[in-house]
Amino acid sequence: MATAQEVCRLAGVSTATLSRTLRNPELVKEDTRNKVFSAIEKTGYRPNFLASSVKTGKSNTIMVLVPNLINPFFLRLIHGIEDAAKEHSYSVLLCNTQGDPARENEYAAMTLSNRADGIIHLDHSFPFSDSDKGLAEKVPMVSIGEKIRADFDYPVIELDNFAATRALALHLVSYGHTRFGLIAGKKNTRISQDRVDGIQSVLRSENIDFSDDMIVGGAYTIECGQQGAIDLMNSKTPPTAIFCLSDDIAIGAIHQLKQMGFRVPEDVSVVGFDNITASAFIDPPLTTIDQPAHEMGVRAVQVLMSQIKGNALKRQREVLPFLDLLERKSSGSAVNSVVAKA
Amino acid sequence: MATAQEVCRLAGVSTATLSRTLRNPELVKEDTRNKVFSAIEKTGYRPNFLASSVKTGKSNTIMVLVPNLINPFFLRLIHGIEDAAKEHSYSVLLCNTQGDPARENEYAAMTLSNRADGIIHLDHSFPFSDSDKGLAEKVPMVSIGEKIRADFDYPVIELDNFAATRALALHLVSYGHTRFGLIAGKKNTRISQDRVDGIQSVLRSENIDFSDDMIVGGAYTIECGQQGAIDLMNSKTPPTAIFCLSDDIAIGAIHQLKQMGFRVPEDVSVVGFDNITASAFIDPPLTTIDQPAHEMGVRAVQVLMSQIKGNALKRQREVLPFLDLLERKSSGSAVNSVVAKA
DNA sequence: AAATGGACTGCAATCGATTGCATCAACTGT
DNA sequence: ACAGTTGATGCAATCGATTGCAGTCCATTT
Repeated sequence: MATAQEVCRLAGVSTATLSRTLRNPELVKEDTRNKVFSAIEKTGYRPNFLASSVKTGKSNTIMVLVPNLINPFFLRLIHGIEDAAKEHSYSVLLCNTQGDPARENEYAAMTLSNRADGIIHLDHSFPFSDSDKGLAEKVPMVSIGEKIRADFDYPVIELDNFAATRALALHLVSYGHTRFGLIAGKKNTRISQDRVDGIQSVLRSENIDFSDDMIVGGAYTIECGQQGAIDLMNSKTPPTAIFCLSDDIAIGAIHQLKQMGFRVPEDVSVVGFDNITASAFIDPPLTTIDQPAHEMGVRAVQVLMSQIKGNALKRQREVLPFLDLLERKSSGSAVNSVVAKA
Repeated sequence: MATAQEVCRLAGVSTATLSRTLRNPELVKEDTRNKVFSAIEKTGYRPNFLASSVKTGKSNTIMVLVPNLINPFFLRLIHGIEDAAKEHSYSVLLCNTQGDPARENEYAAMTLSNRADGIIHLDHSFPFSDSDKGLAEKVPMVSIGEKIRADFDYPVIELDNFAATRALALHLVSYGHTRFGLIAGKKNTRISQDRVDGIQSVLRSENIDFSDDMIVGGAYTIECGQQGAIDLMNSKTPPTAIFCLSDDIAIGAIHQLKQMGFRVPEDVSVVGFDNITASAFIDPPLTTIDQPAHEMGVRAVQVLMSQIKGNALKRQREVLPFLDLLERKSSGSAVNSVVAKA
C-alpha cells in the first residue's frame, strides 16, 4: 500500500494538503485537488482509518449489544441499525452478549477505550459493571426495548406495548373468549408488565378474571412456548386463548397444542407478538402484532448519533406505536372449544 | 478519562513501562508492576485502542460480509464467528451487503484502510471491485460456502453438499419416490451444482430420470419456496418429492402445497436443508440436513487468523461433513399419493 | 577489585493521519 | 502604488500508544 509520503511527493504537495483534499476539499484549489486525486489514483493510496481516528478521537463505530442471534426480531432491529449507521458513515460492531453479564460488561468496557463511539443496547440489563459506572456516564448509549437503571441517564426507544396487547385482547374478547393464559418472555421486566397491563385494562372493563397464575414462561424461545402450553393446559382452568409475548413462543405453543390434541384456533386461540417472517407460514398462520423493528433500529441510531455529536438529549423515552394487528388464522371463536366445555 | 501521563506521574514511571506492564508484564519488575496497576486503578485509565492499533497496524477486527440478515443459517454462522473471534480478542464488524455489489465493494474496501484485518465472506460473489483487485491481494480473506474467483487465492470453508443431498436422495428413494422436483436458492452456483450432482448420482444409479426443468427457484426465501411449489405442481409431471435447498424454501413450499390441497407427506414429500430452529416446529416437522453452521464459522475464523498472523495457507478448500440427516415427518411413502395417481 | 552479564527502565523516534498558525501570492480598493 | 484582504499552502505540533536502543544497577564470576 502506498503511503501518504509517496502520494505527496508525486503530487508535489504537503501531507496537510493531502488531508484537506480528502476531508475539506473546499479549502483546496481545484487544480491542486486534481493533482492530488490523480496521484492517489496512481498509487492506490487509502488513508489509514486508524490514524485519523486517533487524531479525531472518533472511531466512527457503534457497538450493538445483543443478547442472542436467535430471536428474529433482533435481526430486523440490527438490519435497521446497520442501514442507518451506514447512512452516517458509521460501522456496526456486533457483540453477542449471550445474556452473560460478564460478557456484556467486557464489551461495554470497550467503548471506554475508544473502540466505539456509542452503544445500542438490546438487552434488558445494564451493560456496565459498577466499577465502570462512573466512566460510563460519558459514553453515549441508547437502549431499545426498555430501561433498567433509573439512576442512569440514557434514552430508550420502546414500543407502545400497552396499546399493542390491548389490541390483541380486544380482538380475542370480540371472539368471545373469557379464559386467558399468557406465556411471557422475561418476567418482571417493564415490557412484560406493560403488556400484561394492556391486557388487564381490557379484561377488567369486561369483568373477566385474569390472575397471575395464568402467566407462565420465562424466555423468548420456541421451547419456552412448548413448555408454557403444557403448563397452561394442565392448570385447573385451561385457557381458550393464549397470549404469547413473542412469535417464537407462539410457534412453540401451537406446535405443542397440536401435539396435545387441541385444534388451533377451534379449541385454543393463540396470538403472538413481533411478526417474524415465518409466522405467516406456519399452520395455522399466526395472528400477531407487527412491530416497527427496522424503524426502531433507525431511530436508535439517530438518537445515538445526536448524542455522539454532543447534543443534549431531547427525550428520555421515545415510544413508537405498533404497526398493525395482523389477524390471521390462529385466533377465532371460542364457541366450539372442547376446552371451554370441559 | 485519565490519560497515560497522569497514570505515569502517579506511578512514577515512564509511558514505556506503562505500556510494557500492560502488554508484556514479564518485562517489568513485580513491584513496579504493582505501582502501575494501582495507579491505573486509581485513575480509571484505559489504553486507547485506536492509538495502539495505529502503531501496531492491526485493528483486531474482522469484517463479516453477509448478504442478508434474514436467512437463519447465516445467524448460526455469525454466532460461530463471533464466538471464535472473541476467543482471539477480535471484534466483529457486521456488514450487511444486501446482495448489492456496490455496497459489498464499499465494505470490502474498508479493509484497505486498516478498518479491519481480514474478511469473512458469506456471499457468493467477489467483494472487491476490479480497481481494488490488486490491492486486495494482500487482504486476508476466507469465504464460507463457495468460491467464485478461481484466479484469486483465498480459502473456502464449505459443506460436503454432494454427500448431503445424496443422503436426502437415498432417503426419498427408499420411500419409493420416482418423480422429483427441486427448488434451488441461487442457481448456477457451485453449491447448487454440487447438491444437484449429489442427487443425480443417486437417481442415475436407480435409473430415475431427473431433468433440468424440474429445477426451479432462485432465492433462499420462503416466498421463493411458495412460488417453486406452484411451478413444480403445475408442470406436466408434478413430483411426489421435492428437494428444497434451504429450510426457508421448504417452509414456503409446504405452506403452499397445503394451500393447494396437497397433503405433506402423504401426497408430496418435502425435504429441506440447513436445520434452522423453526423447522422442527412446523407442521409437519421438516426432514432436513443439519449443517455444522457454528463450526463453519469457527473454522473460518481460525483460518483467517492464521492468514492474519502471516502463515501460509495450508489448504485452499476445507470441506466439512454434514452433521446429520434429520428424518422428521415431512417425508414419507409415495404409495398413496394422489399426485402419483394423477 | 574489576569485569561480565542480566534484569529493569527511560529516552525518544515512530505509526499515519489532522490542524492551528504562519507564510506568501494575488487581488481589492482608494 | 500601497496597505489590507482573501485564499491557498506548508510547517510542525499533536493524538496516544509501541518499541529499539541505551543506560543504570546489582549480582555473579574470576
